[in-house]
Amino acid sequence: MDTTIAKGLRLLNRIAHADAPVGVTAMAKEMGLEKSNVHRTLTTLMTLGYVQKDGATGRYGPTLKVWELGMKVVTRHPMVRAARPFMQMLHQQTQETIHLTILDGADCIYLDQIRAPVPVRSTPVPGHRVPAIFPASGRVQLAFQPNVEEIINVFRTSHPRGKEIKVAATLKEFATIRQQGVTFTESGWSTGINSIAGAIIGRDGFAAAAIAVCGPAERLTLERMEGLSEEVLNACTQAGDSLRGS
Amino acid sequence: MDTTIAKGLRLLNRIAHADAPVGVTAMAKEMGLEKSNVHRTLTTLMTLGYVQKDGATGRYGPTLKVWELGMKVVTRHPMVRAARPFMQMLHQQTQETIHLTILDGADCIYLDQIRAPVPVRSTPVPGHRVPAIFPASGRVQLAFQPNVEEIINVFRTSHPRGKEIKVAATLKEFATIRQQGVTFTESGWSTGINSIAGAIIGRDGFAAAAIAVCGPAERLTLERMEGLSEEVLNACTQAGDSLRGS
DNA sequence: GAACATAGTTCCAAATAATAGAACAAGTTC
DNA sequence: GAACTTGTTCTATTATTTGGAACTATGTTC
Repeated sequence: MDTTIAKGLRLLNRIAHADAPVGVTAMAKEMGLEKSNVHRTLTTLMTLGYVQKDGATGRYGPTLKVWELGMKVVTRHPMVRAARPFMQMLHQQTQETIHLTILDGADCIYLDQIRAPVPVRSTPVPGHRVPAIFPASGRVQLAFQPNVEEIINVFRTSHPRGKEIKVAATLKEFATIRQQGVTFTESGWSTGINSIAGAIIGRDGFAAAAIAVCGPAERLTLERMEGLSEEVLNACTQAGDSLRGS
Repeated sequence: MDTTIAKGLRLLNRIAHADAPVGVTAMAKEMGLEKSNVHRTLTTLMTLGYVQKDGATGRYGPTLKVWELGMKVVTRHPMVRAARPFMQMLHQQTQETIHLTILDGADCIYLDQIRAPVPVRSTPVPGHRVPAIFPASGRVQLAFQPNVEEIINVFRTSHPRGKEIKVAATLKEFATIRQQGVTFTESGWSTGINSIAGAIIGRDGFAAAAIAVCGPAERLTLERMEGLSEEVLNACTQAGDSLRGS
């Protein structure tokens, strides 16, 4: 195990997650390293172009190189490539915000989005993680997952609001979702925001991702969402075909 | 200089830039390292969660963790935060694709975008780099830069099409741009795509970023772009105020 | 404005982790 | 099934990272 790399990436992570540039001493204390060690490592990251030093304060912050690297990964991601055209279609039909999410353990990661001209407040941005049980796009994926109960339990033990989840009722609801192919939530993750989501099925027959239409409750009523079921299902099956075909 | 970190990040870069997972031997050869070295480093990156191994082929590819890290950087970026509301406004007014770009040396990086419901083909995606001299959003920033001539020369020597650039004419054009605050291009970077861009001026009085409206020539005619000058200027000054105010 | 903190930087001997290269295992190809 | 190629493991040697103290710069307090 290459501990030096671990240390370097840990520092880079720390810096990227900070809201403001961080000083050497603060980081050294926080991560249990020597000041000199942190300093040298930061200098390395700086010459490599991943970190920059704020001239005035002498503190360190991330550069866009980190982000550029990340964007390379996501634009090449097969799911993003497969889903994008069909997300675009849905957006054209609905004029609402469209999300693409994938499951990572018990979390749901927002992979890509097309924002509505008049967007919803506090919309999740690409890169965000939320517990998969809350939003429609997470639930629809869980419904098409082999080890659902296990994931539900992860969630029940790890999340503060986990105990509210009723296992039996949830499993029953998931069965319904599997039949319909889509699911709705009213104020699922953010209050006042409604959402309808469908699952993109991968080669293995399980959910590989989800596409969701998302908007304020006033505009995206339950009625309207029901009307959109077919469009969402369509987008998902086509994205799935495109994914499996490639 | 912490060479181990450099090696690790070089490998991560290599993997992230690849279109398909890469094998140990190929990388070792390409980067002048021993196979065993590459293997151990990859194993490290894997336990850290930045790299994953394709079960079938045994080759290595990047994980979304790299991307998540990058997204943290850009969503916290002061320019993105400052510009987004005004980009949204412009999008609402025009229904076209809106770009936010910043300058990095002689390059122009696409930082953020809002896609039109009916998008242009081959639109640059966030994370892309293009030579700043071609697109409107690059030119408008160059016009408000202290060391323009230097950058033009970098470009003339480094880019295959660099010799086409006439220095005197370009400088004169930049003077005009400085007066008008915006600039248009017809087929500037991609043929058939027109664009109008304005500069966001930073604390130092130079361009810190640019906002551009971008669309197919049929839809975004020169006439229409001229009509949009004021809106674009407005968005830029407001974004600038918001940036400097924070 | 002098003394005191606090943060960032430099240096070097000691400790430790990374390296090269060979050997082995597991597939592929012919 | 023999000859390649590719991925993986192992270990003595090598070279790099480490810790700690000393130094500098900056700014804070009285």
